[in-house]
Amino acid sequence: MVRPIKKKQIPNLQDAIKEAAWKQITEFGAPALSLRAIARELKITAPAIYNYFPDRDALVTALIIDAYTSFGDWQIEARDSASSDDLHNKLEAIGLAYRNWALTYPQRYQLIFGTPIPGYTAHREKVFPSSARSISALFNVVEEFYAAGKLNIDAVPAVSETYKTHYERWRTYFSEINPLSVFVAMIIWARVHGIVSLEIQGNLPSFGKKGDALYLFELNSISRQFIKE
Amino acid sequence: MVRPIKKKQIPNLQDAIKEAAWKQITEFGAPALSLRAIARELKITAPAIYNYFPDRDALVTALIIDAYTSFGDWQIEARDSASSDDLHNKLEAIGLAYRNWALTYPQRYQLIFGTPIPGYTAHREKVFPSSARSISALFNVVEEFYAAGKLNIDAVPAVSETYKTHYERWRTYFSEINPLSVFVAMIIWARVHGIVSLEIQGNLPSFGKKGDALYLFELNSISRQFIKE
DNA sequence: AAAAATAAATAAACGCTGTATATTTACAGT
DNA sequence: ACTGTAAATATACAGCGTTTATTTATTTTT
Repeated sequence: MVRPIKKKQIPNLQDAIKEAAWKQITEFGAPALSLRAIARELKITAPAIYNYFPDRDALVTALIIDAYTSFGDWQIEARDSASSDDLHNKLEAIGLAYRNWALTYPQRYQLIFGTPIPGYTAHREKVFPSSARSISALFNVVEEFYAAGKLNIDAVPAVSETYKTHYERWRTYFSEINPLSVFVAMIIWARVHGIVSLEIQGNLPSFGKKGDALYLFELNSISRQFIKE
Repeated sequence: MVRPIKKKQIPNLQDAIKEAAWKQITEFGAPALSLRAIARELKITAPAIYNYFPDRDALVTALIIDAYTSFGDWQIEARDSASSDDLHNKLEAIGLAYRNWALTYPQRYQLIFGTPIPGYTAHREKVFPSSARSISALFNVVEEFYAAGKLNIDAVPAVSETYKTHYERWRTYFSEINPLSVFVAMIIWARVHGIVSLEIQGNLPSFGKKGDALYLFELNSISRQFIKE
């Protein structure tokens, strides 16, 4: 057999490859990802994959983009589910969604925020849009607080030059956003990320989805420190 | 040639293997670590390594323990360098040491807090002592604040049961420590870790060792929130 | 409808990896 | 000097990502 007839082929092989990849990652962890194993599962040969992805890194990049998109969906859904005039509620919803997504899809989380694939080197330019979109929900809400004059920026320092060039890239993906809002949003992001990444990696005890005292405390701390009244 | 005579052998081959491994990790990144490449560098054959490490994971575990030890050295040195009655100074020194170590040895940092080695599965029991030691400096200082009645624990919630069993393991490595101190220390740790891990992974702009506005702001936030007067 | 072009798959092979097994030999203890 | 042990090599295996050449199903052109 050299090439199966169309009826026996898998339609949308590109998607099938990604699905098989996710299945492997979920089951055996990201580092176990193997093109040959994917091929075995789909009953094709390994080089056939190269018709759809130029190399393994391209496949991983596609997976990372999918993960960011999934993450962004949760973030944006959290932002939009809360009524638009209750900013506090929105901020908390986004915070909770961050951890819930990470606990629901720990492998996707690791794929994004860890570096669990053997020789993979990130293709930042390709990933950037989905990445920027996923953080946009948080940035938007912080900016809304700022616009409403409710953002406490008394102690927030001026933005340095290197920093400015970095966030300029982001600005094209969000509506207009104030440098001070960026600073606060990044602090929030870092705090939330700090707990969740320690928790996912097993350095913190897992409280489960409901027993999240430490996390809730931090969300509360964020509100008290950065939101007026 | 089957076995070189002793004069031509490398003394302390075990250490030489680890050194070569670190050299590779520093140069090409952790995922590129290869037993065969180490063997080539040391001009021995790959199976010879198995006389010193039962498998590759054992070598990685040894490297992780070394990394934790190095990290712990910096932490403890920071704790002890500040005069013992200036607790604020001690806390800040530990915080700065955390980031400085990470920026000095990004590969070691990734080895500990990322999961960058292909199929490596952590040997937690073996790593635990060096890991616990490295965090002990922070825990100690927080506990000192508590003992001096200067720890602000008003808003800190009661410790849950799952949490208690976890920190009981740590207690054997520190002197007596209060549950509330543990909670605060973990918050501090998570905050510091959040920024540094984003920074190391390139998700935050690198400010360099001096331009660390965001980090200094967080250290300041920690002091204001948790330290009285 | 036949022929040519294209695209998608296989087959085979290369060099790399970690690791197991058997073999050799330098060295230590008696 | 002999023997036993420990540390190295030699060889081999299976798996990996990837490259090249080949085959063939499908599409396009004549």
